Amino acid sequence: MITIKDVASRAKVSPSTASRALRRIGYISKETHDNVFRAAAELGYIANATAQQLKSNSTRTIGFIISDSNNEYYFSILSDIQKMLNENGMSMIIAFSSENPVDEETCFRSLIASRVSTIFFTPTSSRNGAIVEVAKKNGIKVVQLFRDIYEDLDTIINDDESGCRQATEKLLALGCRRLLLVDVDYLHLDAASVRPDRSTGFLQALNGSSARYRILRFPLIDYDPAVLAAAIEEFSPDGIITATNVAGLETLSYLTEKNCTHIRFITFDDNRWLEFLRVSAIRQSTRVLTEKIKDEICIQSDVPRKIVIPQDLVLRGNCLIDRAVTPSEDTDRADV
Amino acid sequence: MITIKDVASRAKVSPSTASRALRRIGYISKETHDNVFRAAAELGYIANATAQQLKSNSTRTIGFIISDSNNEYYFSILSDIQKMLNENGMSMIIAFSSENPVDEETCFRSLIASRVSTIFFTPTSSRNGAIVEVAKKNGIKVVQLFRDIYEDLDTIINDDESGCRQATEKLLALGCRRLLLVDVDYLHLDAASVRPDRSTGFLQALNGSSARYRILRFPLIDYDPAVLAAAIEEFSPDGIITATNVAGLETLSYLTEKNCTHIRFITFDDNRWLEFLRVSAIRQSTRVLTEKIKDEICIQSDVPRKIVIPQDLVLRGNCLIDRAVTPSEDTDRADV
DNA sequence: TTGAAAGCGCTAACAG
DNA sequence: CTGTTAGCGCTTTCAA
Repeated sequence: MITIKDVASRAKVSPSTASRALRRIGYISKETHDNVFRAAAELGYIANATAQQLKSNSTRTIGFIISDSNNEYYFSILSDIQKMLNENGMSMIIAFSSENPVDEETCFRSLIASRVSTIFFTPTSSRNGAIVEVAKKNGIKVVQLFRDIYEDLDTIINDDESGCRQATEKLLALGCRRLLLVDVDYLHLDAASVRPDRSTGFLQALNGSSARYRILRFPLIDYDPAVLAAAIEEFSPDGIITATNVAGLETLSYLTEKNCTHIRFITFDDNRWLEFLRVSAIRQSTRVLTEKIKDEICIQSDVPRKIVIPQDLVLRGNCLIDRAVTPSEDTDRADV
Repeated sequence: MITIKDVASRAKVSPSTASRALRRIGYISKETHDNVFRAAAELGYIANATAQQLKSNSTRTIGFIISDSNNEYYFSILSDIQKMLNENGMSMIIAFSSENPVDEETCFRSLIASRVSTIFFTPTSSRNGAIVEVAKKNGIKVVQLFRDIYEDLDTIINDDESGCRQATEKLLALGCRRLLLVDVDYLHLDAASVRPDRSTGFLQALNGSSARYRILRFPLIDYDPAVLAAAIEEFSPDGIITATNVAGLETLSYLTEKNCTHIRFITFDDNRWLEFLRVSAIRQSTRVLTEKIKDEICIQSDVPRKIVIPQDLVLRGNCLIDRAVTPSEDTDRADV
């Protein structure tokens, strides 16, 4: 371990002078400056951030709790966020709650112990209010992502409700008469209390239409694909919307296996594989999300801020999954 | 900020007693123990890890530098690693080098400043030896992942060479006579000096065969799909192996667009989308990787350890990309 | 069984 | 322009 004392003694100055020189603070003679920098370089000195943090009582680090490590979407946003943090001299600690309030609390404890400046988390239940309070007591800002569960917290969500409404409207416009929404079944959360709620958008779009519909609540993890298959077989929809990438993949698997190429399909969480497959999808804006996260880190406000990020519906092949049958060429895109 | 002093004064004991009580170290009377714990709970006290680290001069944190945030493979291993760390009371800081030595050095500096116990990184060039040395000087262990560039470092790699040899052998066995390997073109690294080297395995398998072959070096980022298309058109292979997920997707896009369903195809980095697409792929073992990473964190050795993780070749549909034409049923798998 | 004091590495305030 | 001193929150002697 190389400390500033080592640098100071090699440069024959006091530690505080060395510190000031290295951080270019205050007046330092050219000669001292050079000596200090030479000494630091020779020794390979890098300031101990731990000590700096203890002194300044502030870390340039945020905590990020991912609820579902199976969901590619979470990872896809990570590198943009990291890049933004880097540009602002910050770093990020990542933790995983595995959709489970107990692990979530553990994550909180560890991030609070690290005295991160802000904790971003996707709530897995509504009963971890206590640890959120502890975080606040310890001077940590807490922001909930993607699910608006705790009223008094700053919140960033994607506009899944509107996304789902648009998807539904599109399927109706394409002539679908029997729509199935594969929405999320939260393990520790009452779906009806979660905002945004895709089902709400779904029902809004269906309002006034004579189309039949059905909503299946499907778990994020440890799900049974047979349940999904049974629902499709029983209801025999002509249009399906899935709320996540994973449910989307399961649905696609079923549809292609059964060669159900007449069923129209839209899924949430666009990615490059869906693009390749020419599957229509709802695309979140990583750029806007990253911006909003940056705002949350920087801005302080007294009242909880509720931020809603609009989404794109990316239409491909008229929402038919015809890639499984034959390639086609047309692609268009509806900007929201 | 709630400190141990707050807890101590509320429990009417000294800070050192509170500290011992909370950590269950030494002799503490039942009464004191209860008082301290009650005070801590009431205040929502969580020990400041920053201060603990400064005192103990050791962090329970590792650093992880991801070289290519476009590569899903890196993310897919993250949650397993995180889970393992959690079970051992550790955490992880993630950084991104973007396949670029300058960013890589920045990542190193930041992780060294945080005094992580170990830095895992995928080298982007061979000329960052200096900062690696600085890390070591500061008591940090450095492990290179997936590319064996620095001789004197502990190393964990996937056995891409063997994986590529097997893939090649399989394609030859299936009757391919013109094989194209889309290998990686490293921006800041001489491909010939990178181990493992897929091309080596490729050539070994071809040795003695009369099949024609060609190797294309394709960049990981900022690549031009047209180059790939041109190579395929010019050489007109009947079998293709791609070294990464991203190159695989580009190749698949081209092949399906041109309806080249007679070309056999195997790609590195298996995932659920490839499984759905019934594309044959080489699958790395996340479980073994996580184990080895754990070993690296725990074990100290004097000589550099070089660890090679075997891979699976997962065969689907005889390496034909027939999902683009019609679903088929047979799947088998060759364990290595 | 508990408390007082020192110190981890760094920096801010103050003195020179 | 530079050095001395104190202290961030915690733990660890060493005494009591």
